Amino acid sequence: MNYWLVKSEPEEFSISLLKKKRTTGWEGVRNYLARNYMRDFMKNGDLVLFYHSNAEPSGVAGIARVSQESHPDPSQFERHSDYYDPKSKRESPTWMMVELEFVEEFPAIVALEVLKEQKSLEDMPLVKKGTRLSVMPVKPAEFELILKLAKAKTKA
DNA sequence: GCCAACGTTGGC
DNA sequence: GCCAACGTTGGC
Repeated sequence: MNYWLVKSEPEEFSISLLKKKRTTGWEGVRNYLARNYMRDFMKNGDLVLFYHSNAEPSGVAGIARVSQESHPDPSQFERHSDYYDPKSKRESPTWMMVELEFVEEFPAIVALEVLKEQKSLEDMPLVKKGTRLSVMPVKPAEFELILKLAKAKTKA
């Protein structure tokens, strides 16, 4: 099993909304590297850290799970969608997505500030300056540490 | 195929 | 709301 992190602006789509909806198609990813991770490497059952960006505070808000592997993102063909891509053809769609299901909402956000303090997380693209990747792989040790930080916060 | 201009991301 | 850093586009 692999671990991942996806970013979302909570005003757009938050962990609480995922909790309410239970599952969602992870549509709207329009970056090739992020697409490739979804298309080629995200497998059913993989666990996904759900990160709130542009938030107060920004940080990891919970966990989701891959519930359906790569398939074409329908929004690329929807003329009125923000994610419409006129260059993409139905016979050979440019953009792929996975489906995510809700697993857990952390009692408190594990803030970016806290993640940055962790020496062992310094290799994560998330904490690197200038990285805007919205879907990224996470190492098992990184995943476990973030989970531990989420639990530590609960006790405080 | 270079690279300037542009649009977007996302922390602050 | 600002703006640095980045990815993409398009003229040449």
